[in-house]
Amino acid sequence: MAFDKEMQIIMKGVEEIVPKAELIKKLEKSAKENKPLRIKYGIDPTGSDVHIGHLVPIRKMREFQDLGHVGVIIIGDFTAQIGDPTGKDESRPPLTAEQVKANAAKYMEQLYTVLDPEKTEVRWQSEWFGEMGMAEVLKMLGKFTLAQFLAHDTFRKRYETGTPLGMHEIMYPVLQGYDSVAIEADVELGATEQKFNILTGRDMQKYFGMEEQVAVLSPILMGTDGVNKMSKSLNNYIAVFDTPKDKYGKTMSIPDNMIVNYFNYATLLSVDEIKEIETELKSGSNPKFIKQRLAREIVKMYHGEEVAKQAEAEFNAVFSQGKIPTDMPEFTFEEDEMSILALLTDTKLCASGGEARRMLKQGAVSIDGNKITSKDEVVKLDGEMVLKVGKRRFAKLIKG
RNA sequence: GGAGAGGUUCCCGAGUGGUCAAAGGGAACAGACUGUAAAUCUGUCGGCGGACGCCUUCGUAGGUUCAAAUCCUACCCUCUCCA
Repeated sequence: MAFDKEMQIIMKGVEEIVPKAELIKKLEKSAKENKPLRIKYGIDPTGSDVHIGHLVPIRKMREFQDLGHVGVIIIGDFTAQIGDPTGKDESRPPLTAEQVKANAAKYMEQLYTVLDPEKTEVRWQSEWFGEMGMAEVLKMLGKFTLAQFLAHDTFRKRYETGTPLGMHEIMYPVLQGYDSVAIEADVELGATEQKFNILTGRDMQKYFGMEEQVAVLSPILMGTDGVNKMSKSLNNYIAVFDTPKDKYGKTMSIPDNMIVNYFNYATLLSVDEIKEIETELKSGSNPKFIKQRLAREIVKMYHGEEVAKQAEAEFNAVFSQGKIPTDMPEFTFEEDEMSILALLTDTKLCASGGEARRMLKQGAVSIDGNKITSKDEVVKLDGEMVLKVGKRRFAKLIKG
């Protein structure tokens, strides 16, 4: 069969392609007419922090680009500016055009760590929705029924559990679907949870007499807790903007049974290499070392080999050998001596005096390796000293 | 428009006049154990002060009371059923 090689690349680390046969046809046609396919991926510019879970489909887009196709990033500025009229979610107030622009710029900066800018097209939703009239909107909506949407799990669940569900949220798949029409998408990328929305895009294209897009669905990357999907709100994510040290440390904190999963979806290793790792794991070698390799790979992708090695050395020093990290926040004090409570709160290592007292009682506090348990301890400041709370909170105290 | 249910500390959720900073669970944090983790066990989990105390908190704003998350009034919001 033709396009075996292409399909192999495309299918790597992909959960599902619907329908696969159409994709092959599109590849054939693209080659014959010498016309690149248009690969769509939509982002929501409500925030600007991209985590490595987002990058799973983005990496797929890069692979398409390397095969000569065009990546089209849709910025959902239209919906972001409308916001949530029910006001139930205070964390998502309507954004101003400026905010959306700023978010989008930051977002793209992060995506370009993976994407090829030469083959990336950035489109704004408002380009087409900004002009659209009510008549057109209604026509579009008439294509779908409520039952269709309630068949969708997330809608049904929210409906059944009595969680507020705004009309605009129900429209979301319709809007996203129209994006595919507007940019004439051949393929839409997304996580499996996007299946419904992406398939709605197919219906929409068909309705507009267009060739339907193919859905290429990536698996959902689990968060560092190993239980929930990676998401910002659960604080179980590894961000593109995280420091190398944090990326390394966060990777090391994932449960062992997630190691292979991460290799598959968060690194660039080949299928064969990952298979090797899998057998090595099964043979009973210490997962720690394999996880370290994973952490190294992840850091390497964003910061290069050198930095990855440094992050590893640092991690080993701090956690395995209990040494102090090379860099930490520094605080200069003029005083000759200070109470331990004041130091803990002034350095923000503890949020309140109460917390500071608790940490002391629990034996979590030390200065230069000497444990301090008394609330009344007065510390004589002299030269540089390292204040430590728990395993990972450090501050350098400097006598000014 | 009508009828009913409801809005509690990061989340879920108990609490219907004082014994409530508010049960229980989850998350989080600390300690032990480890491989850095997970699991497990122990502890902490609004703020200030050594406990006793004080301040802020139970949708919002007022009110009743010696005393309110709990009662009253108005308002805002959510859900369900009927139309």
